[in-house]
Amino acid sequence: MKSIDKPKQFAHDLCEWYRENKRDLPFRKSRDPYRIFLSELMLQQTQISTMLPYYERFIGRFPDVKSLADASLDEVLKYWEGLGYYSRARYIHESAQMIVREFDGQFPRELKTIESLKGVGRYTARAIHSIAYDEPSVAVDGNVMRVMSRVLLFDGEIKQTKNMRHIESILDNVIVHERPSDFTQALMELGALVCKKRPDCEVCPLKDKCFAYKLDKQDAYPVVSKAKPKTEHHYHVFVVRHQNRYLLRRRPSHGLLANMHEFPQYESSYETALETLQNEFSLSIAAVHSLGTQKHVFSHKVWTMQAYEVVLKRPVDGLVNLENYPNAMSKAHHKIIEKIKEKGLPPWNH
DNA sequence: GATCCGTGGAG
DNA sequence: TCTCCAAGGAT
Repeated sequence: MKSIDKPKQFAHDLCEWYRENKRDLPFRKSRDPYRIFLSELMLQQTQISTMLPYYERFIGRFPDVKSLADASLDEVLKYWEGLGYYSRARYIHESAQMIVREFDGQFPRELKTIESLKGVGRYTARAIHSIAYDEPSVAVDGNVMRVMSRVLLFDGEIKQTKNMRHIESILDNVIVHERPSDFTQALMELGALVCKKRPDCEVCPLKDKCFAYKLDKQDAYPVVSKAKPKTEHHYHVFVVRHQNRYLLRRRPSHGLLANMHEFPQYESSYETALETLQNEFSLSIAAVHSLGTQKHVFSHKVWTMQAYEVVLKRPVDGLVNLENYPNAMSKAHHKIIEKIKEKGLPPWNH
């Protein structure tokens, strides 16, 4: 592994490139720590292009800590619907309430206090600390690890905590030569725009300092461990309806898709599943029709869902309209709704 | 430290 | 179609 010869030069070249090439992004318009916080939570394991429309809508409805703290979790989740990793929505909601309750609505300024917020780990705390307050805290994410593993020919697996700490400690002596807010964003912006999986080395401001470029070994870096195979799950999903109203339930508050709403589904055999459904909701079933099969892939598992329309003889409590449904549902079950529309079930039976 | 936790896009 | 990945954190 190599080292950075001239830290001051390195920081300067990097940040000059950033100032000239940075994208005009909505969360770069202000230094409001709340907005930086929200953008960082939304950007965890998420690309900017995916997150942008969510950010704009979210800020429109929850422009400050107080408005977010006062909202219901279900409404916050609705604004997060489709973005994934839904525990993040719960965390920002909890954090907003914590800030109102414990810090008089004032976003914390000390690094340790920022990291005590829900959903905020070492990276996010340091990103907020440097970007919003211009404090020299190095924030190491996947971009930074990709860039630095190439620059330094670093052979460690970039997702390992000890390796991220190592890169962080190296950059501690570099960030002090620049405006920390620029430095943190510059490293990530370079990773996003130039030092990508397939890097555009010819336009890189660090190419004369990058050992991977000098030795033409960009493709060997970063070192990443192979992903483990996804587990497969088979569900029977029941689209229970009476006329144009449907039966939905809320998922548990922990685990996969926590607090999201869904059609009842069971991993057991069809017969057992239907019986469980009937008992759980005290249903009087008039007819059952197949709606076909739908697949959905998560980061770590695959669902195969066999969907059925279950027509009730008489309504039960809690049936809802699917149009303008106010609670959040997963992408998997939005695919079920699409099947309902395709089949022309009410209220789409024209 | 290993595992769990979503989704959409690139190649 | 399939694999990999994209500004990680909690448990």
